[in-house]
Amino acid sequence: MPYEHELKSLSNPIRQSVINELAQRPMSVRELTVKIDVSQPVMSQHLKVLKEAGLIEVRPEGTRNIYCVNKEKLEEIRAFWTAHWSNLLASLNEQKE
Amino acid sequence: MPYEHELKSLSNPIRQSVINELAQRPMSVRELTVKIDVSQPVMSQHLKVLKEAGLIEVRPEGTRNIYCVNKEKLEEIRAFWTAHWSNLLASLNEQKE
DNA sequence: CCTTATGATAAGCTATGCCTTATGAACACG
DNA sequence: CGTGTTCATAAGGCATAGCTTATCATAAGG
Repeated sequence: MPYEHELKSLSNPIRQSVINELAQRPMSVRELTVKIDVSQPVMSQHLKVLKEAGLIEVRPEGTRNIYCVNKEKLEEIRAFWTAHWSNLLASLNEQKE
Repeated sequence: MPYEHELKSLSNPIRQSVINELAQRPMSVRELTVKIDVSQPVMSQHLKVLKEAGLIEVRPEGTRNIYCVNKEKLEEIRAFWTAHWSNLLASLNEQKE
Protein backbone atom coordinates (compact mmCIF):
# COMPACT_ATOMS: atom_id res chain seq x y z
CA MET A 1 0.00 0.00 0.00
CA PRO A 2 1.61 3.24 -1.16
CA TYR A 3 1.53 6.41 0.92
CA GLU A 4 1.11 4.48 4.15
CA HIS A 5 3.58 6.69 5.94
CA GLU A 6 1.84 9.82 4.73
CA LEU A 7 -1.61 8.58 5.66
CA LYS A 8 -0.42 7.74 9.13
CA SER A 9 1.08 11.20 9.53
CA LEU A 10 -2.27 12.68 8.66
CA SER A 11 -4.20 10.54 11.13
CA ASN A 12 -3.41 12.89 14.02
CA PRO A 13 -5.69 15.88 14.76
CA ILE A 14 -2.88 18.29 15.54
CA ARG A 15 -1.03 17.42 12.37
CA GLN A 16 -4.22 17.78 10.38
CA SER A 17 -4.62 21.25 11.83
CA VAL A 18 -1.06 22.09 10.91
CA ILE A 19 -1.67 21.11 7.31
CA ASN A 20 -4.86 23.16 7.27
CA GLU A 21 -3.09 26.22 8.65
CA LEU A 22 -0.13 25.91 6.34
CA ALA A 23 -2.48 25.52 3.40
CA GLN A 24 -3.58 29.10 4.13
CA ARG A 25 -0.07 30.49 4.26
CA PRO A 26 3.49 29.62 5.39
CA MET A 27 4.04 30.12 9.10
CA SER A 28 6.72 30.01 11.80
CA VAL A 29 6.68 27.43 14.58
CA ARG A 30 5.71 30.16 17.04
CA GLU A 31 2.70 31.18 14.96
CA LEU A 32 1.53 27.59 14.69
CA THR A 33 1.79 27.00 18.44
CA VAL A 34 -0.45 30.02 18.99
CA LYS A 35 -3.03 29.19 16.28
CA ILE A 36 -3.22 25.58 17.35
CA ASP A 37 -2.99 25.49 21.13
CA VAL A 38 0.04 23.33 21.92
CA SER A 39 3.44 23.70 23.54
CA GLN A 40 6.46 24.54 21.42
CA PRO A 41 8.21 21.14 21.78
CA VAL A 42 5.02 19.30 20.86
CA MET A 43 4.68 21.44 17.77
CA SER A 44 8.30 20.81 16.78
CA GLN A 45 7.76 17.08 17.20
CA HIS A 46 4.67 17.04 15.02
CA LEU A 47 6.38 19.18 12.42
CA LYS A 48 9.21 16.68 12.36
CA VAL A 49 6.78 13.85 11.62
CA LEU A 50 5.14 15.80 8.80
CA LYS A 51 8.51 16.79 7.41
CA GLU A 52 9.81 13.23 7.41
CA ALA A 53 6.66 12.18 5.58
CA GLY A 54 7.54 14.82 2.99
CA LEU A 55 4.31 16.73 3.53
CA ILE A 56 5.92 20.01 4.60
CA GLU A 57 9.17 21.90 4.13
CA VAL A 58 11.21 24.38 6.17
CA ARG A 59 13.04 27.55 5.35
CA PRO A 60 15.06 29.38 8.04
CA GLU A 61 14.47 33.12 8.32
CA GLY A 62 16.57 34.73 11.02
CA THR A 63 15.84 32.98 14.29
CA ARG A 64 12.59 31.64 12.92
CA ASN A 65 11.81 28.54 10.90
CA ILE A 66 9.11 29.10 8.33
CA TYR A 67 7.16 25.99 7.41
CA CYS A 68 5.08 25.48 4.30
CA VAL A 69 3.28 22.57 2.71
CA ASN A 70 4.81 20.54 -0.10
CA LYS A 71 2.23 21.21 -2.75
CA GLU A 72 3.43 18.57 -5.20
CA LYS A 73 3.33 15.91 -2.51
CA LEU A 74 -0.20 16.78 -1.46
CA GLU A 75 -1.33 16.66 -5.05
CA GLU A 76 0.31 13.26 -5.48
CA ILE A 77 -1.51 11.96 -2.44
CA ARG A 78 -4.81 13.36 -3.57
CA ALA A 79 -4.37 11.74 -6.97
CA PHE A 80 -3.53 8.38 -5.47
CA TRP A 81 -6.43 8.41 -3.04
CA THR A 82 -8.87 9.49 -5.67
CA ALA A 83 -7.85 6.59 -7.87
CA HIS A 84 -7.74 4.13 -5.00
CA TRP A 85 -11.21 4.99 -3.73
CA SER A 86 -12.63 4.98 -7.22
CA ASN A 87 -11.41 1.42 -7.65
CA LEU A 88 -12.72 0.47 -4.24
CA LEU A 89 -16.19 1.80 -4.86
CA ALA A 90 -16.21 0.43 -8.39
CA SER A 91 -15.55 -3.08 -7.06
CA LEU A 92 -18.29 -2.57 -4.55
CA ASN A 93 -20.79 -1.63 -7.20
CA GLU A 94 -19.93 -4.69 -9.23
CA GLN A 95 -20.78 -6.87 -6.25
CA LYS A 96 -24.43 -5.87 -6.35
CA GLU A 97 -25.03 -6.54 -10.01
CA MET B 1 -12.51 17.46 11.99
CA PRO B 2 -15.22 15.01 10.92
CA TYR B 3 -14.48 11.33 10.24
CA GLU B 4 -11.46 11.34 12.51
CA HIS B 5 -12.38 7.98 13.97
CA GLU B 6 -12.83 6.47 10.53
CA LEU B 7 -9.60 7.92 9.21
CA LYS B 8 -7.69 6.53 12.16
CA SER B 9 -9.24 3.10 11.58
CA LEU B 10 -7.99 3.20 8.03
CA SER B 11 -4.46 4.23 8.99
CA ASN B 12 -3.49 0.62 9.74
CA PRO B 13 -2.09 -1.61 6.96
CA ILE B 14 -3.98 -4.73 8.02
CA ARG B 15 -7.26 -2.88 8.23
CA GLN B 16 -6.62 -1.32 4.83
CA SER B 17 -6.11 -4.80 3.42
CA VAL B 18 -9.34 -5.95 5.03
CA ILE B 19 -11.26 -3.15 3.36
CA ASN B 20 -9.62 -3.96 0.04
CA GLU B 21 -10.52 -7.65 0.33
CA LEU B 22 -14.07 -7.00 1.43
CA ALA B 23 -14.52 -4.56 -1.44
CA GLN B 24 -14.05 -7.56 -3.75
CA ARG B 25 -16.63 -9.70 -1.98
CA PRO B 26 -17.99 -10.51 1.51
CA MET B 27 -15.83 -12.94 3.44
CA SER B 28 -15.65 -14.95 6.65
CA VAL B 29 -13.07 -14.26 9.35
CA ARG B 30 -11.29 -17.46 8.40
CA GLU B 31 -10.99 -16.43 4.77
CA LEU B 32 -9.61 -13.06 5.75
CA THR B 33 -6.97 -14.54 8.05
CA VAL B 34 -5.77 -16.69 5.15
CA LYS B 35 -5.79 -13.95 2.49
CA ILE B 36 -4.09 -11.49 4.78
CA ASP B 37 -1.54 -13.38 6.82
CA VAL B 38 -2.50 -12.85 10.46
CA SER B 39 -3.70 -14.90 13.40
CA GLN B 40 -7.42 -15.31 14.06
CA PRO B 41 -7.55 -13.21 17.25
CA VAL B 42 -5.68 -10.38 15.56
CA MET B 43 -8.14 -10.44 12.70
CA SER B 44 -11.11 -10.41 15.07
CA GLN B 45 -9.62 -7.44 16.89
CA HIS B 46 -9.08 -5.46 13.70
CA LEU B 47 -12.56 -6.34 12.50
CA LYS B 48 -13.93 -5.00 15.76
CA VAL B 49 -12.20 -1.67 15.21
CA LEU B 50 -13.54 -1.39 11.66
CA LYS B 51 -17.00 -2.39 12.81
CA GLU B 52 -17.04 0.19 15.60
CA ALA B 53 -16.02 2.81 13.08
CA GLY B 54 -19.02 1.77 11.02
CA LEU B 55 -16.93 0.77 8.04
CA ILE B 56 -17.98 -2.88 7.93
CA GLU B 57 -20.92 -5.07 8.97
CA VAL B 58 -21.40 -8.68 10.06
CA ARG B 59 -23.90 -11.37 9.25
CA PRO B 60 -23.75 -14.79 10.96
CA GLU B 61 -24.01 -17.79 8.66
CA GLY B 62 -23.85 -21.08 10.50
CA THR B 63 -20.66 -21.14 12.54
CA ARG B 64 -19.16 -18.45 10.37
CA ASN B 65 -19.37 -14.69 10.54
CA ILE B 66 -19.51 -13.09 7.13
CA TYR B 67 -18.17 -9.55 6.99
CA CYS B 68 -18.90 -6.98 4.31
CA VAL B 69 -18.14 -3.30 3.82
CA ASN B 70 -20.68 -0.62 4.60
CA LYS B 71 -20.99 0.90 1.16
CA GLU B 72 -22.90 4.01 2.20
CA LYS B 73 -20.32 4.82 4.85
CA LEU B 74 -17.43 4.47 2.43
CA GLU B 75 -19.17 6.73 -0.04
CA GLU B 76 -19.75 9.30 2.70
CA ILE B 77 -16.08 9.26 3.58
CA ARG B 78 -15.01 9.53 -0.01
CA ALA B 79 -17.29 12.50 -0.51
CA PHE B 80 -15.96 14.28 2.56
CA TRP B 81 -12.32 13.71 1.68
CA THR B 82 -12.81 14.80 -1.88
CA ALA B 83 -14.33 18.06 -0.70
CA HIS B 84 -11.76 18.57 2.02
CA TRP B 85 -8.79 18.05 -0.26
CA SER B 86 -10.29 20.22 -2.94
CA ASN B 87 -10.50 23.07 -0.45
CA LEU B 88 -7.00 22.40 0.76
CA LEU B 89 -5.46 22.45 -2.69
CA ALA B 90 -7.57 25.43 -3.71
CA SER B 91 -6.18 27.44 -0.78
CA LEU B 92 -2.72 26.37 -1.81
CA ASN B 93 -3.16 27.59 -5.33
CA GLU B 94 -4.36 30.97 -4.12
CA GLN B 95 -1.11 31.39 -2.18
CA LYS B 96 0.96 31.54 -5.32
CA GLU B 97 -1.06 34.14 -7.17
C1' DC C 1 -24.25 -36.51 22.96
C1' DC C 2 -19.48 -35.89 21.23
C1' DT C 3 -16.51 -33.75 18.13
C1' DT C 4 -14.97 -30.36 15.03
C1' DA C 5 -14.89 -25.78 13.03
C1' DT C 6 -15.33 -21.06 13.71
C1' DG C 7 -14.80 -16.92 15.97
C1' DA C 8 -15.09 -13.59 20.06
C1' DT C 9 -12.78 -12.09 23.98
C1' DA C 10 -9.76 -11.72 28.12
C1' DA C 11 -5.09 -11.34 30.04
C1' DG C 12 -0.53 -10.19 29.58
C1' DC C 13 3.40 -8.25 27.14
C1' DT C 14 5.94 -5.01 24.22
C1' DA C 15 6.30 -1.24 21.21
C1' DT C 16 4.86 3.07 19.93
C1' DG C 17 2.67 7.67 20.26
C1' DC C 18 2.39 11.79 22.44
C1' DC C 19 3.04 14.65 26.26
C1' DT C 20 6.16 17.29 29.80
C1' DT C 21 10.33 19.34 31.43
C1' DA C 22 14.94 20.68 30.63
C1' DT C 23 18.60 22.07 27.84
C1' DG C 24 21.41 23.81 24.15
C1' DA C 25 22.13 25.99 19.60
C1' DA C 26 21.55 29.89 16.43
C1' DC C 27 20.45 34.35 15.33
C1' DA C 28 19.24 39.41 16.24
C1' DC C 29 19.99 43.42 18.70
C1' DG C 30 21.51 46.66 22.24
C1' DC D 1 29.93 40.67 24.15
C1' DG D 2 25.55 39.94 26.80
C1' DT D 3 20.66 39.20 26.38
C1' DG D 4 16.37 37.75 24.51
C1' DT D 5 13.84 35.09 21.10
C1' DT D 6 13.06 31.14 18.49
C1' DC D 7 13.48 26.46 17.85
C1' DA D 8 15.21 21.48 17.97
C1' DT D 9 16.00 17.72 20.65
C1' DA D 10 16.89 14.62 24.55
C1' DA D 11 15.00 12.25 28.57
C1' DG D 12 11.33 10.55 31.06
C1' DG D 13 6.50 9.15 31.88
C1' DC D 14 1.95 7.47 30.67
C1' DA D 15 -1.58 5.83 27.75
C1' DT D 16 -2.72 3.31 23.80
C1' DA D 17 -2.07 -0.04 19.90
C1' DG D 18 -1.33 -4.36 18.54
C1' DC D 19 0.49 -8.87 19.26
C1' DT D 20 0.39 -13.76 21.58
C1' DT D 21 -1.67 -17.34 24.19
C1' DA D 22 -5.55 -19.27 26.35
C1' DT D 23 -10.29 -19.94 26.87
C1' DC D 24 -15.19 -20.10 25.99
C1' DA D 25 -19.44 -20.05 23.15
C1' DT D 26 -21.96 -21.50 19.26
C1' DA D 27 -23.33 -24.19 15.39
C1' DA D 28 -22.87 -28.26 12.28
C1' DG D 29 -22.54 -33.05 11.64
C1' DG D 30 -21.52 -37.81 12.85
